[in-house]
Amino acid sequence: MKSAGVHHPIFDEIADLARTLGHGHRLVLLRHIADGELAVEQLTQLSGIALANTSQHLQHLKRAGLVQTRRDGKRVLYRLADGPIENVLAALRSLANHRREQIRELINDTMSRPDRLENISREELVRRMRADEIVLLDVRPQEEYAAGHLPGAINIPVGELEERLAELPREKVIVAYCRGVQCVLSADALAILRTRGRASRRFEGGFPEWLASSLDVDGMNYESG
Amino acid sequence: MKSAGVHHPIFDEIADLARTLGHGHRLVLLRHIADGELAVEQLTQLSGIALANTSQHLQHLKRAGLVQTRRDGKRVLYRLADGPIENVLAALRSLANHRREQIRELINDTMSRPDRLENISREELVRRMRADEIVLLDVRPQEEYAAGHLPGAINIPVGELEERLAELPREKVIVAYCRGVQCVLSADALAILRTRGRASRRFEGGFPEWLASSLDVDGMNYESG
DNA sequence: TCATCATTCAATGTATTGATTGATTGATGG
DNA sequence: CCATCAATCAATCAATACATTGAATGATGA
Repeated sequence: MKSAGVHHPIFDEIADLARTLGHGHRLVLLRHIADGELAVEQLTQLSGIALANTSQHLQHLKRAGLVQTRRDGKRVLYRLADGPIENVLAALRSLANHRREQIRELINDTMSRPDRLENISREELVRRMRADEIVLLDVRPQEEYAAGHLPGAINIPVGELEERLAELPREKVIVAYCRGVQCVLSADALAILRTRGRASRRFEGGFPEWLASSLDVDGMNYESG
Repeated sequence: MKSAGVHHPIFDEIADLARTLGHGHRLVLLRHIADGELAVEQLTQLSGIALANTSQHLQHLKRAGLVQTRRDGKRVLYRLADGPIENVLAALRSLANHRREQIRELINDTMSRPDRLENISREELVRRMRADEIVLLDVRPQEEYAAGHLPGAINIPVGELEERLAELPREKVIVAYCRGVQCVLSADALAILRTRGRASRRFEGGFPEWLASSLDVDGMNYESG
């Protein structure tokens, strides 16, 4: 049942508590109980869990000291027990949300890399720039931008992106670029832009690739062509 | 793996997190990791958990997003992940302590007061046993029970009490006894019985006192009048 | 006391989890 | 490249947890 290690038994007690919270049904039941005393059948209705199953989970919670009961006629009413139970639930919820956020960002990162949904080719970039469908965003530091950049690009260093978001037109797709394939600035920029609901893509090659494949850096060749 | 209820999936995510914390070994590992980056083998030494087992629990923690790793030469170093992890641990610890306190108070009550609410005198014991109002519970180990016990007593060692609770009739008051005044077995038993809502008292003298004041140990003298 | 309702218990089958063992991978230094 | 060390993987077995079913309990009101 429990690990018989050399450690303080409090760890096993905490583990028991945590395991009691380790089932969706019990969390749902706790949530409802936290709103006020409820009978078993009400809980089955609120939760959609089968009656006997609900009862068993409730007993589990009771054994763990998380809920208490009293009888009212034929009914047995469940209520939260004393103690910082809601603190634990809140802490867990907060941690779960944090984790959610991180996973979402991870997905954004991985998608933004080789994926053509995230990445935009040089050809498509030129074509759509001509059609005025996109706005080019240079997220490198100001000095690097000043030293040379893609024609038509706006410069907002990635660190300032959050507060200067308003400078980007909402009706166009934003294409971010930075120093090249191994540079993560534009990936970071995408993560920010997407959490703000902006349609955005990445020119993975960055300024170096552009430079390598075109001599017409300052001439805005796609605007005039 | 997960309950497919009608409820918000966040409940299952929280449940997964809680289950990850629901093992003493993982809590011990987390505790050590919280103090700083550690390699797997160091953790096995600190925790006393077998190597492969440690590794598996660490992977579990990693899957759950509670720890992160980096390689340093041959070693893999584990560290706490971002997020309010320590909050959760603190909240759990606090709740466990709260629960502990309550149980301890229960035990203290029974021990500090030779209270007639908790303790039952030999006279009352005999009288109510005759009236069939109570059931006698011997919570000592089986061998000691076999070597002699109070007439009519049921033997359930305190360690087995939780799971064998069903053997005790609900309609009678349970009177637990053990080795005597300085023995805490019956006090522990009372704590268990009362958290389960069983009416229960303690025959503080235990078997020794009974033996000292009666020669009729096996003759069920109070049943025969 | 009997019928009824709400809840719990008991029993069963199935799925998950955890510990252990031995093999495998990955990085290092000779 | 090989031997070595750290860590992980893979496979197995035992233990536990869960859902479901049908029976038992306990309180109520006729």
